[in-house]
Amino acid sequence: MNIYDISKKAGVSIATVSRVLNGNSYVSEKTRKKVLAVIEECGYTPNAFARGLGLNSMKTVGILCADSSDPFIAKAIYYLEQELRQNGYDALLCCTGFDYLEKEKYMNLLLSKRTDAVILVGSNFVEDKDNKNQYIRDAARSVPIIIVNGALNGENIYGTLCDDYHAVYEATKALQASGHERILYLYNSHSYSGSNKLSGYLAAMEFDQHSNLNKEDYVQYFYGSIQEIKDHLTSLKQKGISFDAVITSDDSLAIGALKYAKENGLTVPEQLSIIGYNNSILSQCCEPELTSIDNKLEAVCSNSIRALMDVFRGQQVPLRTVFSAEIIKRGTTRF
Amino acid sequence: MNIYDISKKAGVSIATVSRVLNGNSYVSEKTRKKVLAVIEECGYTPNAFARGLGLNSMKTVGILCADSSDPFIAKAIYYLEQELRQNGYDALLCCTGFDYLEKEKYMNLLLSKRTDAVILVGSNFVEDKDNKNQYIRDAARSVPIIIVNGALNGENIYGTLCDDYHAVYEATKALQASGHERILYLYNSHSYSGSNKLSGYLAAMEFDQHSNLNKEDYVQYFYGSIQEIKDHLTSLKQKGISFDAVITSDDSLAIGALKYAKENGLTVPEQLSIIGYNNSILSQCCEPELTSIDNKLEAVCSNSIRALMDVFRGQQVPLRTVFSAEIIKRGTTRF
DNA sequence: TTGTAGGCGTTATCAG
DNA sequence: CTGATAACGCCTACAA
Repeated sequence: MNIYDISKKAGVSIATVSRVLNGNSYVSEKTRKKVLAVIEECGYTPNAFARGLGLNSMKTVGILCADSSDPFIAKAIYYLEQELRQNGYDALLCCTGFDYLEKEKYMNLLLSKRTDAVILVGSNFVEDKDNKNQYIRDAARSVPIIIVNGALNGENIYGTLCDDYHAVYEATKALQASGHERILYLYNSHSYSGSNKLSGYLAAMEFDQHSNLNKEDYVQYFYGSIQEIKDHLTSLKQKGISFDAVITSDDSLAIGALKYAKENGLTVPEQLSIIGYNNSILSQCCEPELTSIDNKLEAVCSNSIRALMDVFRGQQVPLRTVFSAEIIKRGTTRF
Repeated sequence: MNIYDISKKAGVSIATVSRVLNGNSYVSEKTRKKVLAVIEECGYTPNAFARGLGLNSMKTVGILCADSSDPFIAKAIYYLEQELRQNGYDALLCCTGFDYLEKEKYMNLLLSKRTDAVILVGSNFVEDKDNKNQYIRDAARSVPIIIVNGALNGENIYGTLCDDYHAVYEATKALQASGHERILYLYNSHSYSGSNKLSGYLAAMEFDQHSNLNKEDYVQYFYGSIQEIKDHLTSLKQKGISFDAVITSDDSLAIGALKYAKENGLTVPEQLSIIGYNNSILSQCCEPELTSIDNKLEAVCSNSIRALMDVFRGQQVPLRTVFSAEIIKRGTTRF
């Protein structure tokens, strides 16, 4: 059942059927009704491939992420999909894992599928070493690239993100103001936002200035399961590194810290304060509930799609949009 | 840059280029190399739309779910996407929400995009009232329908799921064996698996037989946030409904029960046992960690895709595959 | 307001 | 082994 069949049954040309379908050109009310009746009767749906071939677009946007089951990423994907669909676009999902070469491979795969744009979710797509970002710039020459929660300089690359630096800076300062000195920073990603967060922490701690603390001790990179995070902190304690607060780059790390406190008989927040990041559902599952930094994911996603649609319309769009984060105070801190 | 350009540069016909591209028919090693060289040199990628039009497939599978940010669903989507991609298929994601009419609408949208199959994630796609499932059967006439964690009778509809009935039955029995009598069942979905779980509970409880318990009191449907779940349980307690254990149809409900215990000064598992469902990350975030029923999501997803690929190959595929669940014992029970 | 015809870029079927 | 050529189904000038 194609447009020819419909045109025959309705006694008009395929051009007229096409016009009715797309509602652009003028068609007399009478023929429009007849055509619609036939379409309805036959249950006809235009062939999306043929349309795609002609228009060189299937109104589809690729979403690239490392791991769509991570609660934060999952939430982002949900928001993005909703917004895209509201604008008549489909979402093609692609999980790359964390390997840089895989990311590049999947980016090319999406491009070969001729998506109208590619959205990178998570700042871990922007690598520290800039030559590893070249494939993104290359891709940007064929379609607009949207980065959710990150940014990268380059033409046709649009980033929306939170001011992570400032958020962590403020959080650290708030801990200090409430009497903490030995604040540990725990993170699991060398990404764009990862290094911003770290910088915020370092700026607030001023290790160089005075501090009797050893920077290397208090800046802890660790990637692993909740269990392993707990064990890692325990091993730090055993090494003699003492801390009265932990700031993390992700809620799951903070959960690990909470488990560490439980296991070592430390009361939270009295003996150990903990701050998570992302304000994900995890922050409400534990006891006490996590104080967490909310990086305004919904606003970021919504802005990302709005920007993309503006790009499609050929409007002027800022290459970078920054929201400010908010500290959501719950039970693991006492400020 | 299309196949004609390549054929010209290589001094062959487009048919030959196509053959090289698809590696099916025989091409002399010499011309193959020449063509490949030109393709490489030009960075040529075949147009997916044109190919889709010709083959009537873009090797894309639609994934329909209510809410992709739910941890359980998110995990499922992750597994599905991985498996699909390994088989050379893309995943088109579509979040419908819980309204039945929306589900139908999005199903049709996917069909109009000519996906090669549609995967329904979550048994909440199978409605109690069977006439509401008609749209799924209709869809199954054009593409194979795969149901993850659910099942529906009908041609070309393939379901993979866990034996939820048995899992809950066993869990309830285990609670009884460890001295519990007043076991509350808390659920939030009138879905296919939802009613199976409930049946398992009811069978184990045998309210009709003897029981001095009022079935209406102990079967609690409640949909809401963790906070609201907690409050709901508190209100039950205030109404005089007493319980020494809670089995839930979802980990988030179990988290709510745990919060209820904390708020009301009940020790877990001594004074209140709790069993969750799905064995999601949430079950490891709380303290004590949740005993939860693992419904073998990875196996279910993996089997679903294997089945789908078999369907594509025209092989005989069972309409329904049932795995058995496993109780993962953690800190909220004492058996 | 409507119809005709060419083009979109492949794949596949035939001849050679 | 290779080359013409006809689909595939739609959109869109251009003509009428």
